Amino acid sequence: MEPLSLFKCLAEETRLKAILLIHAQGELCVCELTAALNTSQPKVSRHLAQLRDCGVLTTRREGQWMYYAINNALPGWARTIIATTATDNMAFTYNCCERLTKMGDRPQRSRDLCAEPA
Amino acid sequence: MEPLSLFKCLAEETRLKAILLIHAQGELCVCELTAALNTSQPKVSRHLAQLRDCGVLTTRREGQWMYYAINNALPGWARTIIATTATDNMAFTYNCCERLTKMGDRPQRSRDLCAEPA
DNA sequence: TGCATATATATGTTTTTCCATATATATTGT
DNA sequence: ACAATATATATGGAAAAACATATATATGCA
Repeated sequence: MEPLSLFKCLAEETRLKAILLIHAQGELCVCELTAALNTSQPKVSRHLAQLRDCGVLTTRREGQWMYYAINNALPGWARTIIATTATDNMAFTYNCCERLTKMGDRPQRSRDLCAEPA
Repeated sequence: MEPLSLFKCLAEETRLKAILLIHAQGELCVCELTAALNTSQPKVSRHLAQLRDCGVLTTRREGQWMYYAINNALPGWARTIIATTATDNMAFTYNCCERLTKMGDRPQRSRDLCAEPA
């Protein structure tokens, strides 16, 4: 992972917020991110695919849902950057977290995780 | 400083390398960066102006030279990101450092700094 | 004047977005 | 089991927006 590649991934609002939300939640599926980010499904899907292609995210299918998680093969410096950004910029994703928590018809797997205080 | 702003600053090769070089050297002027990055002066000047406008860099004039340094009013997480990227990606700026060290007619102030091993 | 730096305009390139549609899985009714 | 339908995700292609670069020119200091 070249530093320039990582920063290009992080330099777009939808992608950055998706990464930070996934970092906070462990993993999220497309429909959850679509709701949290309050945007269109194709837009989310496109950005997630890009992040997977770059090696930032990995995917796991569970039934009809495709779950995206931070790739734990990322080098340490890259994970440090994501973690530091997340912990020191909670406000940046606050609204997204709220929408996620309040989302109806969430895949059950995640509902528990989200109920917990951050 | 919003995280998205910082990552947009870091998501372009000229800007990222300039920031890492300045981080390593303390401060650098436009002509030094032009040589180190092996590119055109207007290109460097334009990107540096952008970085100053975003609050990532500060400027100091010394005679005819304009020196750029990391803005130490940057929040901790932002400086952590720059420092982490720099220390774990030396290879990314290696060629630039070499060109800088070998640069003829450098402003004297910096020649000493550069002679030291990294 | 000469050197270092900054900016304006025009142009080219990449990125992002949208819409429509395709694929894949799940569910329901027969 | 099979067909019909619904839901989740992905993708092709066109349009729009953002970004970077080159050239030319301007400013500011010695």
